[in-house]
Amino acid sequence: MSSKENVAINQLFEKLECRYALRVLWALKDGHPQTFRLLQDSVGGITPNTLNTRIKELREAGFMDHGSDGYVVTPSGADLLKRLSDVQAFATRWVAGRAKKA
Amino acid sequence: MSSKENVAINQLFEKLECRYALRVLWALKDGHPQTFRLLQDSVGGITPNTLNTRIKELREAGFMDHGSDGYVVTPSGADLLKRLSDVQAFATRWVAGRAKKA
DNA sequence: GTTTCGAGCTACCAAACTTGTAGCAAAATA
DNA sequence: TATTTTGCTACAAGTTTGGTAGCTCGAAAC
Repeated sequence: MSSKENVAINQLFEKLECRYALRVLWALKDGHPQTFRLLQDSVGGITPNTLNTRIKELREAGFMDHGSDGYVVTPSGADLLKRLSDVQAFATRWVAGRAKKA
Repeated sequence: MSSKENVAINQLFEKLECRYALRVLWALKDGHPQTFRLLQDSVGGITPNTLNTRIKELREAGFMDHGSDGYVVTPSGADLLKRLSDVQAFATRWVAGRAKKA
């Protein structure tokens, strides 16, 4: 049952499901370089300690890097974000749906 | 900058990036009902406390539920999983890529 | 009908992580 | 040179997770 594919997705999710990880990555989605403090603001509420830890992990994973103008996604990170793009529409409808119930 | 879409995706990611959340959901991907302990094994290493917390959150979010045969994804959860399916191929290649470097 | 079994779940404490605030060193800017 | 900005660290306090144990409850088995 734990095929090669399952191991792979588990390892990936292990990285992505660290608190703030997805949001940090998503903040770089448009491709514009971001400064440390801009990232902090984008993610909203993350402390510099934690942001720094996430950045280290995401860089180690090969999803983002620090260029001359700030933090950017790597090609690999961009690929991942592209594959996540379908989730955007889901999120919008999901939030709308739960707003009704509340 | 913080449009309606960005707020939505941030709220969704907030749920998904809790540790184990994605893996619990993914374990239900094939649609077969799973028992509490099967989930524990699938996710690998999660303690009952944490699993229980995650289940509560994921049920509250409307992604999974507890039917007569065990835990299953809701239609909403199935939709989300379908949108995440592109990530599977990415994960496989990502793991293969980092195996080379190590 | 009572023992057995597995299912879902809770208690407890220790370890790990995150938060909040302050502030530093280096590079860019003026 | 003085000021600002940027990336980042320190430290204490709070929150979350891990590990182990075991409870409750319903369905079989006896």
